[in-house]
Amino acid sequence: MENRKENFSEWYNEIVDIAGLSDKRYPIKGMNVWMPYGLKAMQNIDRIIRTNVDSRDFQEVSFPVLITRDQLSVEFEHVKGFENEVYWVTRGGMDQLDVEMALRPTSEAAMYGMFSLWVRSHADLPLRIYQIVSVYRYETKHTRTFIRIREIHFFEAHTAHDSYDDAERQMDQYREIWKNISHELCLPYMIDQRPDWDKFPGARYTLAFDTVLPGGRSLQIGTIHQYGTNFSKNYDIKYLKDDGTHEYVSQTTFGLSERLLAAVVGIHGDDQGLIFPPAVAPIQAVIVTIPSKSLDVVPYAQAILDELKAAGIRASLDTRDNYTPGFKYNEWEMKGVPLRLEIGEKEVSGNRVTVSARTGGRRRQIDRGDISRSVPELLEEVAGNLRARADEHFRKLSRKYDSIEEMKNAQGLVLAGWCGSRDCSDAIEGKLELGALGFNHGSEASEKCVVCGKDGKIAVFSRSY
RNA sequence: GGGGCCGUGGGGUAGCUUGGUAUCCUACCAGCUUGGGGUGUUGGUAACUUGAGUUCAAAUCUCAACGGCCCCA
Repeated sequence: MENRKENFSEWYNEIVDIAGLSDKRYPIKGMNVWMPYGLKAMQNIDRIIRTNVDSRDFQEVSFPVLITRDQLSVEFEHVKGFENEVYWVTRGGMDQLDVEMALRPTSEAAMYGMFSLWVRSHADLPLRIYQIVSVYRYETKHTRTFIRIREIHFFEAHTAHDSYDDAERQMDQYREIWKNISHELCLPYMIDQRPDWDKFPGARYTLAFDTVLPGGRSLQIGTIHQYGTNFSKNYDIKYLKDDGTHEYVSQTTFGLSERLLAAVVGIHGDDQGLIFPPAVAPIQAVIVTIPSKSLDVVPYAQAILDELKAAGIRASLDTRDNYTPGFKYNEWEMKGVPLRLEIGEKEVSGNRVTVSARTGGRRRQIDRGDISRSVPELLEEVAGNLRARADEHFRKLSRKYDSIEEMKNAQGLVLAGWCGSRDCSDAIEGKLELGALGFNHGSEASEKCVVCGKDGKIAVFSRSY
């Protein structure tokens, strides 16, 4: 196992492979195979997302993967923003297609023509829908599993509102939803408003959720966009007001992706391998039996497995007899299972189990009768430990600096005063190879720009993925 | 976009300079052994990216394609 801190990039590739998350040997660059264990983890993340948006009146939909050239040909900066990374379908069988079709790089162009049919009057608003689908982007840069890929497992929520103010309230709600999701994933983050030149193409503004991986590079793990009427004017999405006139809707979107899994892997893992937050873990508790010559411990272990499952725990029993217990301990630790229950002769005769938490600490003895009460508590404890560790790490890697000089050897998310001009961010990028993530959301205090000295605010700079 | 390096069993590698039987680790399969922190042992399966060229003979030399990695814009 590679050392996570010293060589994060290699550690990451290795753990993705040996933990069975994804197989990158598929012959197309940037298109990897989801392996069962990795897919389970991603589906658990998806479920957390669904639960959070379903409870706020979002409806799940599924749009076609293909978009016609016409849908994309709307003369609009949104389309320009993606034109270099669109895959095109140009033939059907042997026939050249009259109308070429694109694989969606995101679904605005697919959805908004339908929105203009669906939205008739203010009674149809607000409209809140989402889908979890694959989107396709022809990335020319170095691809990385779950981080930069060409087929992206993508969550996208789209809303339409009868006023800009209502769309702004939606933006606030997104931040609430995201707070819940990130809590479950035990991920620390900050919110940054992307500079105009780096916002989502077509948006009025973009707020991004940024975190930082152990290598010191930042990772954008979510974005919310305020479109205002930029899209509705181009896709003709209007509603009838009660005074009889028509008005363009204001729109927002919220995007998340498999980068969430990348963040979970990168931020929580250690030199032993993965550590899954309990909410994400495909297996929350694994029971390892220690064979004994004098009695068969499996029936006892099996009964406990059944009890855990009945209590709603994702539990698993490992009775393989061609591996030693020590080997299994290491293997399940590598796979990031939060809790391990050891059951051998001593546990059976003592009517208890031995429990070991992936986040460390002494092994504990739990009475048989307390298991279905204790295990959920211990899982919550693991989640708490992960949050505390991740938060501490995040604090260390998100420091404020007062001058270019100080920023020279800075790691992670670099906070510094900035006037907002492109010239000054280009200067920082040129000297320090740190790109501007934008003004830090919620840091309103005025601060002098570290480049030109003019009035500005706290902004965030980093090397990013 | 420009430049450089590299493609050897499932994964990681040696061999390439000087052309001739392909090395080791790991994983995998079968057996025995072992079992409270990566057991040991015996046997086995399994590879030179693709195409063209040079040659009696190519993993090795040449060219191209495809794929991977790194640096610079």
